Amino acid sequence: MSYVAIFMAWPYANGPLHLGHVAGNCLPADIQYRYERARGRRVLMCSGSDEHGTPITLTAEQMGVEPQFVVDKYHEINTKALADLGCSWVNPVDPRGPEFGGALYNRTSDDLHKEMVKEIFLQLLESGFLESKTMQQYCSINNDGSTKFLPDRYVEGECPTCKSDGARGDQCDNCGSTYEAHELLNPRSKLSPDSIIEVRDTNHYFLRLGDFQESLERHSSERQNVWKPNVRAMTKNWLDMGLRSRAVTRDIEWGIEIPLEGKDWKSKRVYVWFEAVQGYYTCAKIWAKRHASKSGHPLGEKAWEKWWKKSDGRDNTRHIYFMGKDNIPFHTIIWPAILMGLNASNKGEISHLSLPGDLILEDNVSANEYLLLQGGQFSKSRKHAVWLPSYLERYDADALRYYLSINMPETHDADFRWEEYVDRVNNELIGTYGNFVHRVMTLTHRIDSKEGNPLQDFDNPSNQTHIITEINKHIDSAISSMEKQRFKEALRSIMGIAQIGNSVLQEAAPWKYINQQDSKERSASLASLSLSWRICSCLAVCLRPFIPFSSDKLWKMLGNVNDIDLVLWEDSMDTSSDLSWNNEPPKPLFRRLDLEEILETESSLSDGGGAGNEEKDIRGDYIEFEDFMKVDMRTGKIISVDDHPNADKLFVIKIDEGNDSIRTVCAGLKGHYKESELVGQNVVFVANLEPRKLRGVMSEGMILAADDGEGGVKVLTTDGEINTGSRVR
RNA sequence: AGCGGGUUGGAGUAGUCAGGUUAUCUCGUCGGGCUCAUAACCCGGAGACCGGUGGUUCAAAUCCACCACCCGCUACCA
Repeated sequence: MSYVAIFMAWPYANGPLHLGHVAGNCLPADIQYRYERARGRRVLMCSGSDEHGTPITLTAEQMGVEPQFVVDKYHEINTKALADLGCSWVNPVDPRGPEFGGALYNRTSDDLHKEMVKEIFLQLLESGFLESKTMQQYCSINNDGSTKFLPDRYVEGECPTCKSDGARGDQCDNCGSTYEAHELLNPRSKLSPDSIIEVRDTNHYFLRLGDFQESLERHSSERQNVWKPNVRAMTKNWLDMGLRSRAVTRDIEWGIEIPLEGKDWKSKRVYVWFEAVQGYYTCAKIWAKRHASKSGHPLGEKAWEKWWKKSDGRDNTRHIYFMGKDNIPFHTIIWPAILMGLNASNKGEISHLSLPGDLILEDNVSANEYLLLQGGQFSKSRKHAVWLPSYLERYDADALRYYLSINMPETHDADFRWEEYVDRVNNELIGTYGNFVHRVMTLTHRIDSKEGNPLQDFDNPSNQTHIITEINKHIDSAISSMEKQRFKEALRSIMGIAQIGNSVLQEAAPWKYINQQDSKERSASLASLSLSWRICSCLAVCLRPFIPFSSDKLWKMLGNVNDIDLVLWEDSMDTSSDLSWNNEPPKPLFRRLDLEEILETESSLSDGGGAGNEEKDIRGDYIEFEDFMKVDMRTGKIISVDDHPNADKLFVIKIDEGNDSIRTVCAGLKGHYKESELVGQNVVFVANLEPRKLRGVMSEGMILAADDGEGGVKVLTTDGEINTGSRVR
């Protein structure tokens, strides 16, 4: 029996998920989960919100609320967004039964998680893998006399070597010299620059990573053929530098308490990196306790052991982790070290090989690179992001799943561009796949039929074995890609099946024969259409992990009554069962996307309007003076205003910009102004904005207007007459 | 600055760790076909001295050295 555990790196509950998280983590994990199920394996998927750590306390402070409020809010938002994206967290127990597994999206503020983390802490402590050390840490002293330890990254000061200001951490940006983090001159807190800062001693526990160096090296060398180059390189780098102990506690109030007596430990918490990775393990146990045992798993609360403990029988268990590239060492070094430590505390010896009863180490750490947005990195503070919840409010989940799967940052950074998104969805998802399905459906529905599928009289798969063999080859290669977490390759193989389907139709040309009398040619042609019907079924099954919503739709449109998730990939090209039928007239699976419409929506969002309603974060949003001066704003007089021929909200406005020159600008002012109110106004416009077509009309700039976000819009005008073309600054 | 990664026809991308016959696939483009279908689909063609220079080798996109540019991490984002 095959057991597979899918682990997705825990999203930090400090904000909504964006498309980078989706492409790097959420989507690959869900695809793999659905795929493993479609191979008949027993799959458990675990992840959840990572809810501790300094950044969350800072967000809470900024919002003027408790940290729990912040994590509650984002846990809820993200849970819903993942469900809307079609990720499989919705069913905690596999519909086939609890012994087949399930999925739990938990959270690290869960009391059971906290308890288990404390147990693990004590177990590692008793086994000697944690050591206590005194370190120097910056501490800010508030006006009321209270003190607060500061993480190094929130402290800046002068470099002890070159005296340049703005140095942080343990290395100077200016001269490159290194020093201890607490050696900065005139340190100040970035959070409250006026506070007094001093260095104080503080006790902490450290995980003795060095103890695991040799075993980790062995483990790593065994994984060379499985890991992707980025994982190999990053891990090797850490191992080559030599592993040093890492603090597992820190001075902070938000987190899991240290399970030790003594006043000193009351003010400290478990370091979030040490605790969050344990979520993979605690989540499986919590799943067993809360879901599996209640649904009647034979092992009850011990159900988790099927996915976590090395068995002594023939059971085969694999662990696959999904994360972004910045998370690699936590999953190839730190987490395996913790697991080996737990195993060693039972058997007394550190080893990367697991004996029966041991917790098992990863089979693959599948780290993706980053998804960039229009060439730049996703950034919360710069509001350069497409947030998953807001995407899902406007667009289709499967379209996103398709585009991110076919363009996944598997081996290096990939770019999210709306142009490409529209292009690929329209051409590939809709053009090749959706259109194939629609051809088959509409053609079949045009054949006269008394009852059931009219193709059943023509079905003759034994004459088409070469095509069936070809399709099965595609399925096999998709399977072998999926076994290596190569999603792009797998999806391409499956899309190849739709292409085969299209050429089968092209060759058979059933549209010529549908209304003709019976003949040998007609029978042969409709036999091909019948095969195409079966190909649609096959596609629904194989595309299910990638685009679950439309697969489900197609499955029902085909009239299948069994559960699509119970059909295995290897059985998906079925030629033996009766042809299914659904009398409802077929509907297209997808709607074509309109690039101009999307760009218009997206640019109006990023222009300030409704975009950043998550938080008002004004700090850190400065631009350079030079950047501001790049914007060439000028005055002009509106000489004509016309309705845009193809848009509801746009006017096409001609502006006299001086020097006998006239400029055309599209402006979203319809509904706010009448044409006559605008003509003759002196307005301010951006003169050096790159011209862009808006719904078919070239717009050469942008008229400035104030927008209060609540429907009020007022154009900026000059206070009295001034020459057209005057520079505004 | 240190560390890591990248650079392959117009765009995106596979292949690089274990060197070896015509360098993969998708989009775009060009020509032809089809007209059932969501301006779609099918067939075919053109287009790359694999970032640069040098080296190792019978043989280099692949290994080595140096250089250029891009990105990430280090420094809250996967």
